[in-house]
Amino acid sequence: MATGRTHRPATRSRGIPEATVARLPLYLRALTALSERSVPTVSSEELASAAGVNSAKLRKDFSYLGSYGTRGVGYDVEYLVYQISRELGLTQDWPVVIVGIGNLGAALANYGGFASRGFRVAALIDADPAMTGRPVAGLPVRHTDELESIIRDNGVSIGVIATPAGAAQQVCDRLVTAGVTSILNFAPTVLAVPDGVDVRKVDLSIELQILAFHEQRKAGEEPGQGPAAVTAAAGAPQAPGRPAPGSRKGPEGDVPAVMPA
Amino acid sequence: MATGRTHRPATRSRGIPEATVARLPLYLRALTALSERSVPTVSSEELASAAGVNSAKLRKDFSYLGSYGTRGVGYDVEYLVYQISRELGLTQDWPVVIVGIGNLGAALANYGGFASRGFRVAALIDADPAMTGRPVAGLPVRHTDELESIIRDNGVSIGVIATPAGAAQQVCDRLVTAGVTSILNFAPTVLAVPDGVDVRKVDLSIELQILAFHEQRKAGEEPGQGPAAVTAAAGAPQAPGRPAPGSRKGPEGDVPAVMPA
DNA sequence: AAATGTGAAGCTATTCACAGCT
DNA sequence: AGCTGTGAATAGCTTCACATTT
Repeated sequence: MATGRTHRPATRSRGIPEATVARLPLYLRALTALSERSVPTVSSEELASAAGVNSAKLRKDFSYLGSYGTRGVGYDVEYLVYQISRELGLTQDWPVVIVGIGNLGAALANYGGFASRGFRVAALIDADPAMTGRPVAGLPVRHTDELESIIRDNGVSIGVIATPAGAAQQVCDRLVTAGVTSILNFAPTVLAVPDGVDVRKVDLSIELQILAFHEQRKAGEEPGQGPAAVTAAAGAPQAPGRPAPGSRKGPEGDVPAVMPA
Repeated sequence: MATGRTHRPATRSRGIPEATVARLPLYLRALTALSERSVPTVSSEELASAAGVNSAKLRKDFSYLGSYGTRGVGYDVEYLVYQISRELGLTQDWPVVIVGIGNLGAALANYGGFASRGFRVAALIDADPAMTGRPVAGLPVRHTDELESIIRDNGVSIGVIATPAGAAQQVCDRLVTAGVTSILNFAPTVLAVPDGVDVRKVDLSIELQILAFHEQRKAGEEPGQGPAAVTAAAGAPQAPGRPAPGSRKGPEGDVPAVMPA
């Protein structure tokens, strides 16, 4: 999750299930840590535990890549690092632009994990002329006017959108027109893109809401921490033209009998 | 997705599938926009399109909540906003702490979408004494020493971790011990938590790697933008004790015959 | 006429459990 | 003896298509 895909249905690309692809980076991170500690081989059990999945899933995942393990022994760490990197396309250099250099954009630009694995921040772009030229994370911010030329000159195919929601679709359109075919969207909007363009979104608010849902369930069972104050924002609106209560099939306490204050 | 769940298998909570829960915030956002434009009712087709899903899925999702629509008409916008908000637990007030006030933590603290929907930033916490007391997003940063008392005094059950990877597990342990049962993790680490604690993670690096995977596929088909330069970081390591090539079952070009420069 | 709600079908993903290799 | 790789079984999710309701 935080994750969620938008375009491109969960279909297999060359036989590797989407769910597996989404876990490969996790395995890669765990393997890289092992590699740094000079661990030569690892079993599916150990690696799975380091990646936070179960070992059957891991073995199944790896089986889509090929038979890269040794029965009775395990997997060669360095070898697997290379195979997964190659499969993910990380042996190539991916120039990336970040559009929208506010708090979040700046945080992303400064994020170290960017540079490490094949990704390179080619440019930071912002619409505010006051930002233009200001250095952020060692790069001068460039104005939106230059967006198209930056994309073309650097052969950028991945764009990161960290603008306010209102600007996101417009920025997206320009990125796509200029040749970007993969977009990572941090703005809380659904982006419309043509076929062949991938969008993934990262949305803080959605993640929190999902946590709140589960948190609410727990509150009923355990006598632990509840929410601090139950200050409902507004009472239930009366749906117009609705017949007598009882026709609604909601699983429990539909509309509170008394509006919360 | 950017998003991924960690603990808690994809099991249903009170009959609502996890996949549906993950989409409710999306519907809610679209509905809120309609509400602000004073649109009274909406069809599954219209709402689905605004939320970026198909209408059959939306109707199925809503069917788990109950029968909240009117055949021949559609859904009452205000009524649905209320029902989904209630289902997600957003009619309650959820105090949240953010731990790790670096670039990202500050960006999160400043993010408006936080306050809007039932979430309230109760405190910003950082381990650096130099940060203590400094105002960020209108709140004074507090020192990690106070973590436990802040959690308890405010009845916080949701924690956001935006620390460096190395500190994340330790912060997580302290949060959980103090009573936090839901964690949103921005650090690139797999967190170990006891049963009953939910973790969701947001990981820029993973999202980019998933995009790179699909991008790599496209490069083969269309003659569009390829990656700028193919500078492989390292050649394929030689797995020790491996027999002659041909035994490996990797689907294609296993190990490059010549190491890339 | 229009649009919901939902069984049934189809598809994807996970888990089991064990044959097969080292 | 140990551990991988994988068919088979199970669970979960999406899509279809249409009866049902307004």
